[in-house]
Amino acid sequence: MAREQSAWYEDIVVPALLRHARGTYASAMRGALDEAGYDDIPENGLYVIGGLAMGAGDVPLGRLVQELRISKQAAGQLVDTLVTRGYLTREGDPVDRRKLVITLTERGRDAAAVQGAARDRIDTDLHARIGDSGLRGLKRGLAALVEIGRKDRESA
Amino acid sequence: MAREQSAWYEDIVVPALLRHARGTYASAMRGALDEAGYDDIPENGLYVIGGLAMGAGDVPLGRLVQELRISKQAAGQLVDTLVTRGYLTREGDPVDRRKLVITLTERGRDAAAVQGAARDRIDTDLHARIGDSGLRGLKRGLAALVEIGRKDRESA
DNA sequence: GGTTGACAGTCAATATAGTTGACTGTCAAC
DNA sequence: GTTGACAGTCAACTATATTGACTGTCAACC
Repeated sequence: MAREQSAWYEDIVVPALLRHARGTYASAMRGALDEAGYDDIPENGLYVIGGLAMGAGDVPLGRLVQELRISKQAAGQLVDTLVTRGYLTREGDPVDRRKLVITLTERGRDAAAVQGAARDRIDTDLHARIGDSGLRGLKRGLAALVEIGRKDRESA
Repeated sequence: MAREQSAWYEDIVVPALLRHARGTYASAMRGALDEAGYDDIPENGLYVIGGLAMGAGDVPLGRLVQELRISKQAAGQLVDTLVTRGYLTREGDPVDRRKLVITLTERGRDAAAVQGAARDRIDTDLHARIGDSGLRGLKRGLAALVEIGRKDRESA
């Protein structure tokens, strides 16, 4: 299975590929949400809603800070706008009254479904192109990069 | 080679992995640049400088628009600040006087080298973890995603 | 049982990027 | 020559993030 000539992407550095790959998902999700009328979700809101939809349910605000790597003020603001726009509720945690817990509203769950469907469409398309093993390889490579990032952060 | 238990990343959606993987490169490059005194490069500037460094030399402003997927005004502004801060020069193209051509300055090339070294460090680390074939698989998967994005854009 | 330090989040001010809309100058094609 | 498409700029605005200073809550210890 020798390559006759090198593939178009061989000479593109990984971060550039990552950037564009992410763009594929982002614009598919954004497009689907826009069409469905959910056109007021800020960039990072996609990850909040997406994460909340699969995640273990309710989540304290502080986790967003970790996860999104933004300041807690930015996280607070982000949640604020998502609450204002009807995607989330924000309530005090009865156990630890310092904490806030955010939960998807009906509208939030709807949006998450639309977004998930768009993501699935890309995933399916991707699967059709590179198959099971390709998909596993991709995820494994990405996971390795995530681990490198974790390690770097610890040693910093 | 059966998996005894599923890997930690199995249940994470691809876009989230992409986000974090990109973060690994971004913070490594950012950190290296900061240390070397190049601490005034805006986010997208990394791609401009990086791209210019490998690319076929000088590049018209319009390519940035395509490449970065930002408005031409934003591209102009970005180049502006990079020129102001000494990383780029911006000159009129003598052939087509509508066009501007941007070029790395000495400082720009230095920064690109630092950034490239940081990227290489990650690449090497990655290679140590997943090997040649893993790397090829990763790039192939990412390239497939990029192609899906292209296709989507055409049909839109 | 009251102080102390760490933690979770807010408020206010500001900075940074990006957007849109209207415009100028240049080219190419007829 | 006009006409239309293209490359980029100017100006005003919006969205999103940051920093620094603060409040309230918890836990741990004397």
